[in-house]
Amino acid sequence: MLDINLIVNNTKYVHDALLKKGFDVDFKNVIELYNKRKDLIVKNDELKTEKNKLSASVPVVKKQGGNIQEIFEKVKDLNKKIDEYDAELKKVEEDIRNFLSPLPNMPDDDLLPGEKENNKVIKEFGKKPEFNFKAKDHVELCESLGLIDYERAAKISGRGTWLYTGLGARLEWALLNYFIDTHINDGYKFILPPHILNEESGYTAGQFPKFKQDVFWLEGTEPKKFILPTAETALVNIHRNEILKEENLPEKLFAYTPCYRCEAGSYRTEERGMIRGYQFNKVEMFQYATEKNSKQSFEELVDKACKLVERLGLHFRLSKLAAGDCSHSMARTYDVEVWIPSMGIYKEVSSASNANDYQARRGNIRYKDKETGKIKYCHTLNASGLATSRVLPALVEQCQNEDGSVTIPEVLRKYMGGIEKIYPINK
RNA sequence: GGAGAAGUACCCAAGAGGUCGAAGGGGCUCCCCUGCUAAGGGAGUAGGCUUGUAAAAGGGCGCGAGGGUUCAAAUCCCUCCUUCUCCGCCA
Repeated sequence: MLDINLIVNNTKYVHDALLKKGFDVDFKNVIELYNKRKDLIVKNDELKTEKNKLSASVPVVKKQGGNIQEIFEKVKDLNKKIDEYDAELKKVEEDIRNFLSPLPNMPDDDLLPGEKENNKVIKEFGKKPEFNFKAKDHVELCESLGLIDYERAAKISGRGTWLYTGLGARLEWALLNYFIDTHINDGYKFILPPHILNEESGYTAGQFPKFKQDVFWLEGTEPKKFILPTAETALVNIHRNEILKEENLPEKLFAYTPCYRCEAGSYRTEERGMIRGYQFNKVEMFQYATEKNSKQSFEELVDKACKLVERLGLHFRLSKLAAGDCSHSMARTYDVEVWIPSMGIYKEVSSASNANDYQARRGNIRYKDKETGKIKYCHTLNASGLATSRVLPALVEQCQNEDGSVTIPEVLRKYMGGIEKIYPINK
């Protein structure tokens, strides 16, 4: 949620910022509503003051034997007007909210406007692996190594799903354990949240109203509930409607959950295998920060995401996204993109973002400033750390050998009983 | 799923229609006393949103949430949420 005061006082700035995200917003109406709201409050409060005074005088007048009925009538008249103002005020505030809530976050000043074409690669890590044999793609490799069973997954669930089998499941679990252990060592608190969330949680995260179509809704729940599309949705809501202490910030969390997404009609032929699915595993990092330290938190999250991939020995790059390619709720996003040799492209394995106070405003998540004692909105940040469904394909493809085997990265071996290589199974 | 009980400030808790922003503790801050500690004594400290203003003063709203009754609601009524206890059902 954007700050209405900023919109009123600095309209052009906000307008131009949103323009970078491709939103040309006319604020004239909200500003009018905003002024109308103030006007109503002032007038209404005057009436309420009068009413309160009259009401409070009743016991006194009664004692003195004065005319109470007269006061009752006066207050009744006042109440009529107050009710009218209250109703009008409620409507105006609802209108303001309805206007603001679908608007995206403002991008940070240093972001380039526009979409993907303006993303900038900041850094490349490692080198593209060169194969002096015919390299296989991950779908073929996973099948020949017995890691993934797509056909039976389709049978029991449907397309867009897969079954980790045997060493495939162990490899997946090893990745998750590797991520989890790393975060614990870095002092992040491990959270296992519920996967079924209420609608307000989606709203606070900024995913609703925009992405209501993209999550799975449960039937028969009242009030309505949905299955989380990312652990971020749960994590950002932990402190909803709370005032945190500055000395406890930044609060660093991480969670493991599967992510459930409708992704309706988004399949492309290139996205075979597990590049895009209805359910994938992800470890998510999250920080509640102050406005002062959120930049530092962001750097830390980006660095952590990079290190995770780096220690797997994979070739990848880090990109700074242009304003229009940042998530709806985010002021700034860097993507960690891993090289998928068969596709000849880089695919996102981590998206590190700073929402600034956008989500905090929606969820009323605040902290008390130690020095001034003032209440301020938190900054919220998240970064995948990491999503396995892109890492595993990259890993098997980048680490494949001529004999069809795949070498397990060093850091994962302790989670896999010391296995160094996975060999093709004989059918 | 059924039946009960409860939700008041940082915490515990009083309050049962009018002067209640809300007693009393605890905590916290400062001071005194004791060689130090434990203990004791004194004083202070009550949130948040909003309006208003140069800043203030002042005002409005807040006792789980939302409605209602009333001239007047923490207090009465309704709905919902949450927590606890008991019973049932089920992995």
